Amino acid sequence: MGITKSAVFTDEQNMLANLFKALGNPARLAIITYLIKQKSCVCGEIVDEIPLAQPTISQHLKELKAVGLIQGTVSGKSICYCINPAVVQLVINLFEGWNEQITNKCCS
Amino acid sequence: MGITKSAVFTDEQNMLANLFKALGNPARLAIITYLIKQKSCVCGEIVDEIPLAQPTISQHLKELKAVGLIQGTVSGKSICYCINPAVVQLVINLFEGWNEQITNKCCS
DNA sequence: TTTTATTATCGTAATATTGCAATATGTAAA
DNA sequence: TTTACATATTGCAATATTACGATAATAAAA
Repeated sequence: MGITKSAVFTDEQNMLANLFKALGNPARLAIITYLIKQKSCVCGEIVDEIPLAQPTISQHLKELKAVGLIQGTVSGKSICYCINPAVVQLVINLFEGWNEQITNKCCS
Repeated sequence: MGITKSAVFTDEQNMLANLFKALGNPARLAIITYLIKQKSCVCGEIVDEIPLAQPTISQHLKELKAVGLIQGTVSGKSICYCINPAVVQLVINLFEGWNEQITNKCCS
């Protein structure tokens, strides 16, 4: 169908799925990597860095913003984007939690 | 187009994107959560736990296996699936690395 | 106000994903 | 070997995603 049966899962599962779906694209990972590397807000420089058209980058930024991974603030003519550390911490906590529960007594 | 321009990104970016894409679905997150909760190998019980048809679950398991998130070994009539701790650790390392680089001097 | 620069939105084509019924395959017991 | 159970594969319909050209919106400078 192409449609995910979201109603069947918990809100948390759907939220996390949307977060990982946003990370599940090399262009968006490249954007995030670039934003982190710059250590300060950048804007249209992303379009020069990543070999995709401006509307495509803009759409990816919108999706990253929608799941809270990045924030954008207007700065003159351009817009300043940066990482939201809280979401990065959320993922760390999730995986650390998994890691603690994994006993791995099988499939070895 | 629906097609991701993989050729334009690094192998690592594409690999990580595929990993997160696999996590970017509530059914697959539910499967992983269940496998971790069980603390031991399970098999067709997943089909009883998650309200999706057996072929759908099977397909999701295949995708999780393809990115190395889970392993499956034959155990009599059924198949035993469990989490691959190495991949969980890989994600933790990635995000910890990001976390250390985030200075967050902007967008506040 | 007009121009210029920057980012967002719309519309659309190509492709990918999701889910399931039907069916095939594998595995062990009878 | 036949039967029964467990999982995988195939084929398909519905929907989602990706990318981009054209264009709109926004904001500062001329």
